Amino acid sequence: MGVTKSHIFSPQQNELAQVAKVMAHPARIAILEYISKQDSCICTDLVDEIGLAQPTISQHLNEIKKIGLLKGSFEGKNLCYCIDREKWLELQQFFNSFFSSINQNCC
Amino acid sequence: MGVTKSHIFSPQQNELAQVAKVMAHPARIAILEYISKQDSCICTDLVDEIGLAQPTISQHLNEIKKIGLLKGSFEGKNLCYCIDREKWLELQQFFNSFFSSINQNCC
DNA sequence: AATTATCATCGTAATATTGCGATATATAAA
DNA sequence: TTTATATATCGCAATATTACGATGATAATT
Repeated sequence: MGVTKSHIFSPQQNELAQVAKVMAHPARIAILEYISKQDSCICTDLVDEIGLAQPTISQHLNEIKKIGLLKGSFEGKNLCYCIDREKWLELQQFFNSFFSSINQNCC
Repeated sequence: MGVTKSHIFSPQQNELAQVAKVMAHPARIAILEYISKQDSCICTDLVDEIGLAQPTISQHLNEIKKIGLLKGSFEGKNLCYCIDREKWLELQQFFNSFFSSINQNCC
């Protein structure tokens, strides 16, 4: 026990949950907000901006990267992380259509 | 360590993360979808529908309740859980305005 | 009052997440 | 090639989440 039973849910349900999980931490919300307001971004800015240790920021960035929300170069010095706008808009629609599917007749 | 440092983030960032956390499990997505498509709902339906044990469903419902997404009677037999449409629409807007705040000039 | 049905809570085991120090890696500069 | 800077990864400790059996509580039924 203790492990999510993903196999009993639909791919759509699992995917929405996975995206929500990435957004389920204020640091990652803050990171996304900060990057989306910049033309580009390097990790050191984030460490100063957010106030968490560099390895922690790096891990959070990796979680965001996993769902395809970041693009750019990821090696060496002065990395450039950017929001993948296509994916961003896709997720916006994903959430919106989920919230739009409510029954008007609910008590 | 191991605990989220909520105090270094804004109330808005924490609230969005908290709501996302509720959506960060496929069972809760499935529960929300199911309830929102019904006129009303009792927990036993959900146990059959979702395929998790009754205490587990009860716990998930409680997480959803915490952020105010459910209304109805919560005691005794044949409970009636319903989506709080006002809160639902509020959250839809919350997510939408988050996703709308991206910089068009990002690389 | 006893029974049944429905949902909540408790306790616990398994697993996941969060955070960071230490260290590794990679690039640029000297 | 050494040094400095920036980011990634490892390893670990603390905490949170997930799931469920056992049990408790509530309300309708018999």
